[in-house]
Amino acid sequence: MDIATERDGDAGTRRRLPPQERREQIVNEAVRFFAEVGLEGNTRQLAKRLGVTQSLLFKYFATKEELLEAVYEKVYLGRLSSDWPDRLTDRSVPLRTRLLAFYTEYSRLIFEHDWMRIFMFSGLAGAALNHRYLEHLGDVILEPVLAETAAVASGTRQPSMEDIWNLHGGIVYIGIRTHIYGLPAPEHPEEVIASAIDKYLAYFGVSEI
Amino acid sequence: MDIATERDGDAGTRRRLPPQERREQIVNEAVRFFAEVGLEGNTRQLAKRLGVTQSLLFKYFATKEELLEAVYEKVYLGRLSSDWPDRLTDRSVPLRTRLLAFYTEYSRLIFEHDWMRIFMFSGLAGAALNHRYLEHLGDVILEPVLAETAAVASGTRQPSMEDIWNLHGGIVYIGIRTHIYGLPAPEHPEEVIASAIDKYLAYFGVSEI
DNA sequence: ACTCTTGTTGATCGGATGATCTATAAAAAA
DNA sequence: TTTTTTATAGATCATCCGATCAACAAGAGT
Repeated sequence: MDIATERDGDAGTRRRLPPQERREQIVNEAVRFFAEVGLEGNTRQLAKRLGVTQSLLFKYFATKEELLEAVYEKVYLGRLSSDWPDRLTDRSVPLRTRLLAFYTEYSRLIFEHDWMRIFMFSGLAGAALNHRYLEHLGDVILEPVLAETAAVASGTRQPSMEDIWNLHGGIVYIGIRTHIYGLPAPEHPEEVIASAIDKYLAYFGVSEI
Repeated sequence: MDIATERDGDAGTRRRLPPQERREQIVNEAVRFFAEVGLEGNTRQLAKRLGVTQSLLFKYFATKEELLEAVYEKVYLGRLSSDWPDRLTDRSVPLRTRLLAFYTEYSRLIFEHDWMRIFMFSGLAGAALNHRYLEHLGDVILEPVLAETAAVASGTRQPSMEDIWNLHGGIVYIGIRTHIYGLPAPEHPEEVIASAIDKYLAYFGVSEI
C-alpha cells in the first residue's frame, strides 16, 4: 500500500521545475487528458496524472476555463496556418497533385487522437474557436478548391460549395470514425484519400496529365 | 419576483400524472436536454425544465445512468430497424434508385438535432450502444451496398469497403457540420445526396437506365 | 364525505469539484 | 554556509451534484 500509492512520474520526490517548463508539461498532459475524458474532466484527476497536487494547477491557470483555453490554443494553433492557400492555387501544378498534397498533409495533421476528440468536444460545446476554425477553413481551403475546380472543370457540370464539402467530409470522416467512434483505421489512408479525390475530379470531368 | 419564479409548464400547481405518462414526459425532455448540454447535464436543471422536483426523477429512474439508458433507447430505437436490407438488394430496381431511396430516407431520420448530438456524445463517451449501432450499420447497410455495387460495376475498378465508407461519410458529414458544428444546412439536401451517389456510381462505371 | 393509494414535494446527506490560503522545501543568490 | 526567493504541497472552503427519506396531497374507490 505504501509503494503502490506513489506517483506515476517521480515517486514521491518534490520536483521543482522552472515555471515555463511546468506550464508546458501541464498543458501537454491536459491535452491528452481532456481529449480522453472530455472537457468536464476534473482537475484532481489531471493533477494525479501529472504527479502533482491539484492546487498547483491553479498557480499556473487562474481558472479551469483558462487552462482549457491553453489546451485549445495548443491544439488549434499551427493546424491551419501554412502556405496551403498559395499552393492550392498554383496552376502550374495539376489540380489532382495539389489536392493530393493538401489532403495527405492535412490528414496527417488532423487524424490524430487528441485533436480529433478535442475538436469534437469543443464543437459540441459550441466553442467560439471551433466556429472560427471552420470559417477559416472555408475561406482559405474550401473556397479556393471550389474556384480551382471550376477553372478546370469540363462539361456542363459545375461544382458548388456543397460538392467541396462532400469531398472534404468524406475524407474527414475517416478520422471521425476511427478516433471518435473507435472503429479500425484504414490500412492505407493515402490510397483512400487518393480514391476520394479521383472520384471527385472525374465527376467534374477534370482530366489532367 | 413572485410570479416570475413560477414553473414553466403549470404555474405552481402540483399535477399528478399516471406513471407511464410522466415517465414518457421525462424521457422526452431528457432527450432534448442531454442532446443540448451533453450527457453530464445535471438532473436539477432537467427537473427545472420539466417543472418538476429533482427528486421525482429518481422515482422513475433509480440512477441517472438508468435515465440515460432510457434516453439512448428512445433515440436509437427504430432508427435502423427496417426493411432496408431487402430493398437495398432488390436487383429489379436500379442501384441508383435504391441508394437514393435509402439515403433520402436515412438522412431524414438522422439529420435531426437530438439524434446527431446524442450519437456524437455517446460516441465520444465510448458507449456500447454506439459500437453496436455502427456494427449493425456495417452489416446491414454498408456490406450490402458494397456487394450490390460490385455486382454492377464495370471496368477494372472494383469498390472496397473504404469506398462505401467514403460515400457514407460524405453524406453523414452534412448532418455533422450542421448539427454538431452549427454551420448552415444545405438548402436542398436531396440534391446534395443525389450528387454524392452519382459521383460514387460514376466512379465505378455504373450506368443504368 | 371518507379512506386509501401513491405521485409529488421539500429537506437533507455524502461525496465530488473548483478554488483559496498557509506552510514547506528546493533551488538560486549572497 | 547562510539567506532569499518561490515552486509546491496539504488542508480547507463553498458550492454543486446524485441520491435518499419522510411528509404531503391529488385522484380513485367506496
